[in-house]
Amino acid sequence: MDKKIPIPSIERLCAMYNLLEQLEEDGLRSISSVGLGKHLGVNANSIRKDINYLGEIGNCRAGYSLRKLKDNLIKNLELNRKRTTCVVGLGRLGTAILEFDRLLPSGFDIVAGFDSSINKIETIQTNVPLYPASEISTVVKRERIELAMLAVPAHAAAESANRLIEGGILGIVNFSLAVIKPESGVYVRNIDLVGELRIVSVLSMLSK
Amino acid sequence: MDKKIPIPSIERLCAMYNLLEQLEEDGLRSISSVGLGKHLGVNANSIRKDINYLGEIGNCRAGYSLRKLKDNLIKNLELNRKRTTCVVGLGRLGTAILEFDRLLPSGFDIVAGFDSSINKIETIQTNVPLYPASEISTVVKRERIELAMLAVPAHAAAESANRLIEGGILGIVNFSLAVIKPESGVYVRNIDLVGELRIVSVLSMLSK
DNA sequence: CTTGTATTGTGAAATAATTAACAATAGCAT
DNA sequence: ATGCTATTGTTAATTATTTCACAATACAAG
Repeated sequence: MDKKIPIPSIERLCAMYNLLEQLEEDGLRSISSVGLGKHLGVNANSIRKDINYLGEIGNCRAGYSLRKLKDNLIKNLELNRKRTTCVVGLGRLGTAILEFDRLLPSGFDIVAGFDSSINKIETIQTNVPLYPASEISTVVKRERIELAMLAVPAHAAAESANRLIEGGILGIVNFSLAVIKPESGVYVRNIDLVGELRIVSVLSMLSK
Repeated sequence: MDKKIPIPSIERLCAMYNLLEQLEEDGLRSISSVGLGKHLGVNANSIRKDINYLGEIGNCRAGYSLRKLKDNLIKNLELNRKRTTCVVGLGRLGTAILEFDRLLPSGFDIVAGFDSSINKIETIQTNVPLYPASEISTVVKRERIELAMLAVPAHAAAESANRLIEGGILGIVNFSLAVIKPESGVYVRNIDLVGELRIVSVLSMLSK
């Protein structure tokens, strides 16, 4: 990773990876920056810029070879590296995540689930080992868990996050209401359905 | 809505709204831009700029009154307006959304669920009226549904989106793998767990 | 009443990201 | 072969966003 890749580019490149897998399934072998841009809703110039952060690979006439592009993405973003993950909070959403079958094929291995309710831990049927929330930091440390998906109620979010950080977590995808933004070098992506609905709602109003 | 509010500001303001509700619950009456910034992980200057898009309300010494600020947000972003919504795709995630109890209090009323499997439509227990996917556009039109949450498998996403657009949907929150970015004035927010994990993963690598 | 100070609102500066523009190039058609 | 054209890689221009900086202000304390 020679040059610093801007965060928006990283986001687009990650989205692009999904797209490439689909296009490959459809039997496509190559695609142009314009084609990619159409699919991703992004200007073709940006696409080319983004791809050039990975090192040059395009073909002046035929665009980008899907395979090469994908390999390059994998190499540069280390997308082949297996990641250990955990789910904190085993409500409706948490359990849906536990069973989500696209995680493992994408390299994200859920090695632990946590909940503050012992009852839940004992009754939920799953292959993933479950632990009480009090053990978050020890388990994260012991199993060297790298990423966490946080799906707890708002009031519990801050404490759960702190325990994860204590355990040395590298990144958190946060579905809970509370916004976590620690300065400890832990990367947090907040996903909030209500917030997203509001944003869509506001944007669709403004255009009227 | 006099001036054009930048999209990043709208995103922050929507996140802020959540925070304000929590802070009010905690009994707080007012807060400074620095305080808000700490909570939201954002520079205080940005916070002030964002709030100023709503019109001036701050107090030079005591910061912002939570109540006033919230009212202002509600007024400017029309957050009090009830929104009709629907869920397309009633798998694990879709049904979790159907039952998600924070939507209605936030003004998002789910008035329809769709799935291509008649079997699912007949067996799922819910108060929300369910319809086959083939009726998406007619139901969206008839019920004047404004926003959709799309939780279908990747291969079905494009078609579902088209039917929603046909029905006159204003915005879509898309949880499915496929990236939808139509030019039809429909706002789409893509939410992809695997993509978010990848982003977090990449960002946490880069910092090493 | 006056002074001190935390805090806002905002214009200007700096940074970041997107878009435009185009020469260089590699394949295709003839 | 030879020229034509789609497409890249990349520099420059534009636009957007964030950060800085500070005068204005409103409250608190004495």
